[in-house]
Amino acid sequence: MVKIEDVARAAGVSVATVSRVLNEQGGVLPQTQDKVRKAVEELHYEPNLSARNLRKNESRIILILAPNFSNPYYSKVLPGICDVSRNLGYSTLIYNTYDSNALDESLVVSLFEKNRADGMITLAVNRDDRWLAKYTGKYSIVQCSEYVEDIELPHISVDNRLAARELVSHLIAQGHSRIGIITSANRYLSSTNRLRGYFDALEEAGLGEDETLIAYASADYSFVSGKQAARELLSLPEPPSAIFCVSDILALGAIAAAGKLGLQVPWDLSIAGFDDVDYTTMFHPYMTTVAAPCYELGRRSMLLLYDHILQKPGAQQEVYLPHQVVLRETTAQRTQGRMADKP
Amino acid sequence: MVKIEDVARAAGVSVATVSRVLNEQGGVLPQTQDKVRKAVEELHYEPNLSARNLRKNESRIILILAPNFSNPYYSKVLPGICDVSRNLGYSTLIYNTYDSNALDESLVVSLFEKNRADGMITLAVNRDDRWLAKYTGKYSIVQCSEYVEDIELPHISVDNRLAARELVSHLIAQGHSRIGIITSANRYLSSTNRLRGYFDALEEAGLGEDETLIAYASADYSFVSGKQAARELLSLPEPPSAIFCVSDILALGAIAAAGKLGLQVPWDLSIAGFDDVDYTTMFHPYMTTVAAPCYELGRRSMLLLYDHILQKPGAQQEVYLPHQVVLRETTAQRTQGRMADKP
DNA sequence: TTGTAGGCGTTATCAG
DNA sequence: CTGATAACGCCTACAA
Repeated sequence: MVKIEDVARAAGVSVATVSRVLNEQGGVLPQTQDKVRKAVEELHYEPNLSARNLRKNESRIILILAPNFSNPYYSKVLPGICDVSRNLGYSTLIYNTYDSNALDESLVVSLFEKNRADGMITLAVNRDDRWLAKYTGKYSIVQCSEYVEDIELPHISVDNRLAARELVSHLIAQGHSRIGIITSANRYLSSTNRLRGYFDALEEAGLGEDETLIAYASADYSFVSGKQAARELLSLPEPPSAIFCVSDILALGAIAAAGKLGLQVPWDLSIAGFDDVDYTTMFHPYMTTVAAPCYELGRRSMLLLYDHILQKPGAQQEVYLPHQVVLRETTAQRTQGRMADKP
Repeated sequence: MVKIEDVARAAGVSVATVSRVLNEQGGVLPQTQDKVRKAVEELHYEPNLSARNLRKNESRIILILAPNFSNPYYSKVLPGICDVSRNLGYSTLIYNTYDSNALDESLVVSLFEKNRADGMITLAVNRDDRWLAKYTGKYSIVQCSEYVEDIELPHISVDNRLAARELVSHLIAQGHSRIGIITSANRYLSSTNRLRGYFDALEEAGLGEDETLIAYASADYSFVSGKQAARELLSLPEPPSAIFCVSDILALGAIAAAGKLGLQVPWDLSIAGFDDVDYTTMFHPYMTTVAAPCYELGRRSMLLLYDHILQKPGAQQEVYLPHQVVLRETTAQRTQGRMADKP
């Protein structure tokens, strides 16, 4: 292992000078700098991070907490975080937080206390993970996509409530008055807010709520649970003519369920999803859904986290990025009799 | 920050003793151990990893190099790696290696030289990344799924060639004699080996090769490129009656292309994929494909890497895990006239 | 502008 | 069985 001392000797200067050049602190003669840089080059010197981090009391590592990366949503956010952190000179540590107990307090604390991480980005806190509030100001944390309401910890996401409201309003504008929702039995704020948005739209249109039109899928938005939930909704005495699903996978399941019941989407039933994952346009009918700027969400999270690590005074606390309602083929004007304008 | 010295003082012993207890080196009286552990508990002491790593000259970090996690295959391998590494006391650092230039030599070298990682698992080396051989014995590396042939670096994967051969043989057994293949214009050994397996099967059956039956999709196995490649194959004067795709997504694209041309799968055309990602059973027809034990691949990679880090004498170099050919609905007995036994 | 030296928090070696 | 102390490699006062 080549160390700073070797470089100093090779360049004919002191270790302090080498360090100064490496850390670009200035105050070193250009010609001295050249000597140093040449020596670094020749010896292939790389500073030992353990030593540097010990000395500077940092780790240059960012923690990413995510439940699983099978969910395409997370795998799209991830590159945004990674790209930025790399540019900023950070490495990204990944920790799985198995869906159930989204976040393990003791794990987080130990990682920070051990000096393993300078900051953390959570991709999936539950809305009741209020213990996070304890670490405000102590650890640098940014909540991405999911967050805990009313605690003083920065978060960045789309406005799920507004997006859901827009989407459902669109369904209403298409003539649907009995609109079902398939949400999830999880503890994510996004699910809650999408449900709230659904209610907002109904209320705005003067449509009454009907509890029977709310179905719950599994916590992990599984395809089969979406199918099951849709089946329940569709076997109601008075089934909905449109279903809003809080996730694309659920919507995919709903489409499958509809197909099995001989219903054609969108003519017999309109279905909308949320997230705009890749396979929304892999099969016809292409899916009407809401697109979130995933990469940007990741990118901005890391940028925001960096501001907090640096203790920048003006660092933001709440950031909402614009979403986009994408109208495609799974939703259509409500028809009276079935098969009305089917091709 | 509470440090080892604080614990020592609180417990009324020396730092050496605390260290011994923490590292379970033995040779400490049980009652002394108790005192130490109690102090650790009370003070919430967590050893500073930078200091420890500096001293022990390790990092307790494993590097994972992967092109992207949008690919469900990688996101399934990842948990296997993470679970094991966590149990072994390692953290996992994630590095994206943008598809094109799968691996950046200088990045890898710098990460190791900086002491940022004790080992590395590559999820996607190209078959011509021969420079990796230079670091045999120097860095601990395990190649997972993809690997470079004939270099002395451990790798673990399924036997892609054999799997492809089995799958294509099955198609032949179903009466297909003109079998197309959609492979990818990338530099992964798996693509090469799947193509080899395809040839093996043809040869075994005494079927001649026909270059026109080989189509190339994009390097990232994109859905649209699979569609495009299938279109080419199907517009041949003498189109194939079955198509083997080296990835499920490509197969999904092929199914879409067939549908657009009015061909029904599997009656007019059999299609097989590879990988068995989630959506192979999300839509009918369910896909015939090859399943790899992803989680196990990840798990074993980390275990193998650990053996190499520890310099275990008997550490394996080549590991092949059993695959499974999964016959489902996209393949069927070849029929003469179209629509023969369609329901 | 440059060099010297002390210390970051641990572990490990050596005495006792 | 326990304690004092010297590294580990780097950064940064402070001095020159």
